[in-house]
Amino acid sequence: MEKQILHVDVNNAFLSWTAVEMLKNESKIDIREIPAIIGGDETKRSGIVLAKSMKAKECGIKTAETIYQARIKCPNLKIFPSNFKIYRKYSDKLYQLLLQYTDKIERFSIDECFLDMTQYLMKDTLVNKAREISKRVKEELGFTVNIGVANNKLLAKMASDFTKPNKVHTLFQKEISIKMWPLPVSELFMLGKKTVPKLYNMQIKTIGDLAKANEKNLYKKFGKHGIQMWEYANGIDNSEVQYKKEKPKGVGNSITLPKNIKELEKLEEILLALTEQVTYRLRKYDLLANTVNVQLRTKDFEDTSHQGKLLSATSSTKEIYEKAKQLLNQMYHKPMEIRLIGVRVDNLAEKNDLQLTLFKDTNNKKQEKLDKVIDELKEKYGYTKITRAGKMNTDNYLRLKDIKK
DNA sequence: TCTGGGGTCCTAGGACCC
DNA sequence: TCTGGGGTCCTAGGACCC
Repeated sequence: MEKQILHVDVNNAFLSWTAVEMLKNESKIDIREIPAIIGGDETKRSGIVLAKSMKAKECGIKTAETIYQARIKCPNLKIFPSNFKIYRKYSDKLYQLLLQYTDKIERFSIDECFLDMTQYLMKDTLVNKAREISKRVKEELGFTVNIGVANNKLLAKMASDFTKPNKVHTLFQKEISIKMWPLPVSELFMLGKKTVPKLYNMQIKTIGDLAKANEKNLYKKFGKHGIQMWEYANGIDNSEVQYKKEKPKGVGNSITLPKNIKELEKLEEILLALTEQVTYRLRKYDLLANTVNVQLRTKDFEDTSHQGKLLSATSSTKEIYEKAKQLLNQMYHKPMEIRLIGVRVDNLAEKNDLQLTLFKDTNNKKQEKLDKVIDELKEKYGYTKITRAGKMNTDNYLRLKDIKK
């Protein structure tokens, strides 16, 4: 049976949500109507554009470029900070509204959902449902969405990306050649800035060119990815809407440092704070990690990472930090100047599946209790306030709080 | 005061085993 | 005197997404 899929995409999500929140708080201006962006913090060296208004877009401002660049393009640009708590709130409101149409919803990101609407078999009904959702979101929540209507996820996603804002677009099989094939190949989902120039060299410039290209040649040149891009260009995608809550496959935490750091000891302190966050989240999921990965970025934007397996799956801050520290020490050599440091855990296992629990010694149990107590304190007083004493003095502690804010 | 932070998936190459 | 080859596991790095 043919699937009926909607892809709901919030227009300029972070900026729209900020606008709605500001209006709720008696703001006189709607930042969607002026050249405005949501940006990172330049003083913390994370000054990139996270979202832009239509007027900012008209100036040529692009998402993920530097605020510095954006300001050159648009001198009267207004810049607002990001606030993920607010984004989460509006994302949840949207989800609750969508649940009234189907419970088969995949939250693809904070501002995008796929809906499996296969119960509405008539195409007209499906499009009408999309229009109804669009109208209700605008009226009841105060922001607009684009909705793509199609028979698979890929085409629904491509459709929602057509003209914006506040639009419903269909992309059924018959429409592919007219609506999708004339687009530049860079518009195709999963084709990024490394692949597109290679396709250009092969005279593949539109999605249509790619659709008609030789599949075997693409496989030779790009491997599996080549097959996938050919299928996508032809509108082929058999993936299901993943509406069941899936646990993460990895958990990470990284930070661009306000200043480059040379001293290993300081890096270790930051690594501990990052590890605290990662293991805390890991424990909330009731998951255990089997591998630990530490990432460094130098002042010249050279990235390196090291990973290693743990002796047994764990969520213990101490055990994971010791592994992370060991990896950091393997990678670090003088005279390194570090811009970013990160830690992540992978190869996660369900805590309940763990047979090794039986063999845990008392020391581990003690450690587990300590983690639990700290988690509870964090929940009570906010996580930045509680941190392991370790070898941190007050100064360092304050600085860490600062960084993480 | 130019370049975030959270993810997923894939690939190539080395180690090791039979 | 010769250097096969399949399979698995592991790691580093890269590409892509929002």
